[in-house]
Amino acid sequence: MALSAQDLTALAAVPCEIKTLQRGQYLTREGEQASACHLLISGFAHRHKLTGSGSRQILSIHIPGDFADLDNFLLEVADHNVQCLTACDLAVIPKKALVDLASSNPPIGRALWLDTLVDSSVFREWIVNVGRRDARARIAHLLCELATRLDAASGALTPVHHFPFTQDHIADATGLTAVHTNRTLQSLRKEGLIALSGGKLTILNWDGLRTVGDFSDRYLHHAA
Amino acid sequence: MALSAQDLTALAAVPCEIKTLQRGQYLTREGEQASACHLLISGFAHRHKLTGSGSRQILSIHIPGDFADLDNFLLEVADHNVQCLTACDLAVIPKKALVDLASSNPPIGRALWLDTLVDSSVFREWIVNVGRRDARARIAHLLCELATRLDAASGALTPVHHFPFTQDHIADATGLTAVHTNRTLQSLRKEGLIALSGGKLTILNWDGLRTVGDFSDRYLHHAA
DNA sequence: CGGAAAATTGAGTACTCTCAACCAGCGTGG
DNA sequence: CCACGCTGGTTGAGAGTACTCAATTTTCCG
Repeated sequence: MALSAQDLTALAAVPCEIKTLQRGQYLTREGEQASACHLLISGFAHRHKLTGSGSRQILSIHIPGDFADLDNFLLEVADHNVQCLTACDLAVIPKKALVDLASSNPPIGRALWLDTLVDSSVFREWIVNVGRRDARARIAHLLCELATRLDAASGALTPVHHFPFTQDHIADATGLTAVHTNRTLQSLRKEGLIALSGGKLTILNWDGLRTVGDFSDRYLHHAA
Repeated sequence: MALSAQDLTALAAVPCEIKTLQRGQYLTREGEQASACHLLISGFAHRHKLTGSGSRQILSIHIPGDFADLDNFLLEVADHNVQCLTACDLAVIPKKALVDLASSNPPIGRALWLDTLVDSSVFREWIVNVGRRDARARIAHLLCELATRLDAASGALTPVHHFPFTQDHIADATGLTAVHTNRTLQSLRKEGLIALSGGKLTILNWDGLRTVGDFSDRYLHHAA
């Protein structure tokens, strides 16, 4: 979203603290009250919830440049966990500073709101993904989404991506078991759609993967 | 969220048109640009998406008092459909009027933003529901959510609810087939948890249903 | 009363899960 | 330097939940 130079200056003036967290550390825990929001500078994070029976569902994955928990901004009590997937550098912005900024500067307020609305759109697509696609399509769709977002963030279009996710992560993001995720990934590899190992994802056949995953990037609302 | 009397007056002054739509009519279609947002005065609506293979996933259900498509406010192109589930009376509010109001009156802007954030929280819970719960739990959870929201909207606590959903709707909201939904509903009835017929849902054993559905109302962010 | 929509039932199928074992890579420490 | 242990990935076999297809009954309305 286009902001004026003046707005950008105001944004840069927000008081924030830079913090580094290790893999596995939490930004937010379900049930707690957050006093700050976190902007990911480097590293990956994810949101998740645990069910009563103890299984985990990953709700979203965040890459550098994303706000990882902007909901905390207005919601009193966090309804989900936010956890670092790798070591992360974060800008920690006090809620109050954001509230003031959004009130005093409507364009920035709208930009922040828009960011949460795009998150919301991604949540909706994930409901479709786990609700109505089979295992192959779910995983293919997830990979397409991540590749598209990483490309958009970096400004480059490359088939190779840094990919620090375990098969457990993929399983919990797609509502599958780790075992079935493993088998499904093998089938995607066997068909020459992807290469995935050693923390690197290579998309060998973009059109093929997109077709398998029933992927369209409209829901990402990129070219606003 | 508490708004001052002054704010409420400003809200009431928003230019809007009252419209009635019939069951099955669309408020918004995926891919289209919306020029207005809709507040549900009476009737039920739902959001949904269709996959490439033609199956439908319902993303949320809206009851009187809800904004059915507040995302359209800032997003250019709709990423999902919004459809009436019953005949509906709606307040149609032009996007521009909302933008102006939100900019000129920060408390109202925050209230609207908060509304979209709560929607977002519900989407997250639905991801968990379709991703990590079995058929019984999914349906029980959905029924708990609807009952809780209907009670909150009406201010009453009753076990009996107007329930205009078909089993197809329940199936598409939970990521199941209609046949399996039918069998699962029968099992919930057989255990004395619910009674459901003729457009009426009665919750016979609230604690039991909540336990089966792994339901907690935190994600609804009701008692703000 | 007739017709359409919704709900129900049956039988067979298949996708995904569970449980359990095993392998590979890698950092740590003896 | 190599053994050890941990994490993450892979494989196998069997079970089960949910799906498909198709027919039938019930309910809802005009």
